[in-house]
Amino acid sequence: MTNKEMADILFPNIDKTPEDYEKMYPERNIKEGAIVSRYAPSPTGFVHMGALFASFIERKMARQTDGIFYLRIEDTDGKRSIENGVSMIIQDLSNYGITFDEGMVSETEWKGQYGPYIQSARREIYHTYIKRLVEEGLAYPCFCKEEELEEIRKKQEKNHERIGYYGKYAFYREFSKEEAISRIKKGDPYVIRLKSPGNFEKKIHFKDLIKGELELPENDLDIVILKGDGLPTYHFAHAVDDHLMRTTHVIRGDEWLSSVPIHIQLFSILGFKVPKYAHISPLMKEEDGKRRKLSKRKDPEMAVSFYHEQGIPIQAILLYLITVANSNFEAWYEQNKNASIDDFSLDFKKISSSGSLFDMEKLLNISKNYLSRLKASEVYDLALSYASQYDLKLCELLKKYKEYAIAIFNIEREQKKPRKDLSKMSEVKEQIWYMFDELFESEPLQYEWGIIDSKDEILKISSYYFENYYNPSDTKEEWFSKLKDLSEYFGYAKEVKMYKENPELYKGHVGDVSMVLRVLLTTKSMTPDLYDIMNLLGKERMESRMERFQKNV
RNA sequence: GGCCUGUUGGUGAAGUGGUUAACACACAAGGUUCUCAACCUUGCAUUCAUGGGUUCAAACCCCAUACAGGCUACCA
Repeated sequence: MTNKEMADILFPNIDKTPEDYEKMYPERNIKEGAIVSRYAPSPTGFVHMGALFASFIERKMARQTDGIFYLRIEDTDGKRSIENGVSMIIQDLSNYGITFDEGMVSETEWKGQYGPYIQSARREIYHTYIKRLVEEGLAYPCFCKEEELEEIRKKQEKNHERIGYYGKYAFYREFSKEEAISRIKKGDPYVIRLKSPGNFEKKIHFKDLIKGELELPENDLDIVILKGDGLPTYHFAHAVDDHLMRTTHVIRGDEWLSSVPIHIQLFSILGFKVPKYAHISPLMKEEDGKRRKLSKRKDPEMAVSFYHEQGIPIQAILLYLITVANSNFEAWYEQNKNASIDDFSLDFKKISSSGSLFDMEKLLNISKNYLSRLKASEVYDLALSYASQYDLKLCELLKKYKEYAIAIFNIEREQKKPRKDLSKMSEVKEQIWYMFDELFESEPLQYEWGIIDSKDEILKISSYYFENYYNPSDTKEEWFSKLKDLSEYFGYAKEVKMYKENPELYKGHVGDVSMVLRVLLTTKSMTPDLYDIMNLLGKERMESRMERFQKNV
């Protein structure tokens, strides 16, 4: 029996040839240097930070070279796939502005000329290439059962030999074709293995765009390329798909690094041009003093939805990720404050070859700075969209008092050094609730008095202020100078300095007196600019807050 | 066990043979302000995992060791 005859028996329904597919999926018409990259996840659940990081880099590289970025779903392991897995990925990523030029757009549909973009729909293509390999005597059926493989492994362990299906252990490599066919006809389960031409003693050299020059042993394992269920393994699908989809750069996690010899071998056997590789180190997490790779199973808080629930702006997360990817971004951004991430040129060489700890502090700091640069109306939009999902009461208020809310967000904002006290939207309510009567009046109040905490003194100072000093049309300077006069009137120092120099002469200082008004009106000892708050509240509401204090405390 | 990768302050890191190891976060002290945040100033690795070697000279080159991570599946 010839190889050709065996191939026909193995794949009776395959009538296309590799050449047909080469024609169907021609070289892309893109400009020199353009990168074609892909994000190729398995549909196993939510997207987590590590995956977002990788897809962000993949997309950025394609974008900045006017290339193509596509989404390919790797669902060759049916056991791990979950329902709506594809939509979940698309949704999670689109929340972060990660969109695709080509690829899956729903569970079953795709856009682009190089599809299908889901591996379970590419069976025929894989079979065509494997059929050719069988014809050429480069692949063969293997009938090893799990137990037999286990036995081989044990024997190798005992003999201190390398583990794996290779050389003399590759029993079915030399199995007779006639016998193989008769077993297949009998219905025996089998897989197709590659007849590896590699020699483990020899080294291959290749250059990884991130890790640099590497030397790895050739692959001599007869790896499985087609599983018992008729679907290919990752390695084989990677070679066929990335070739036919004309991927120029395979950017992926570095858990694949040691498989590169297999992949290069596959590309060469199939007659494909080897793509460029860039292996990204994983984001790490520190736990019990040890660091480890972020894990989807162990770290559900690393789901990107977690950040959404906290109301950390998408832009802030992207700024953080690009900072982790290329640490020179920060300095560049400082110089180009109005530029966008798109204007920065990400460099493979500057991506760290060791894994970085995910740093929440740094993320929040970036977020805080980002938010401080926004206009009040932009902060309002973010807060509203957050509240609409996570705080309906606040959402209602923001909608009802839109202009007022924007004015609140504008306190100490449009100035050379804008206020920086907000790093995520989940903090908004805590920071502004007292500006809304609905919230102020509905809850029991906890006044955070300073050194002046006697009810008598508080009422004396505040009523005197409203009767004799308060004027809604005062400028900030006038307002403050009146506070100083008020302080003096009640025996408090006009200036903090004066008080510090001669504390025995005063009951306190102007700061203590302002504190009375601040706490009376807001209950809080720490607030943004009191002048702005008073202007926003207006005389009537301030008086009613004073009355409430008088009656209830 | 085998193969591979990584290791610079509390954190992210710059730096690849030549003066005091950038910068940012965090932290601390002082200043400033009506409070807070912010802001300003200053401090924060005599040393680049450890031990050897090469060199006039090493965080940078070489070797060994330790530790961490990955791969070694009909999982990706």
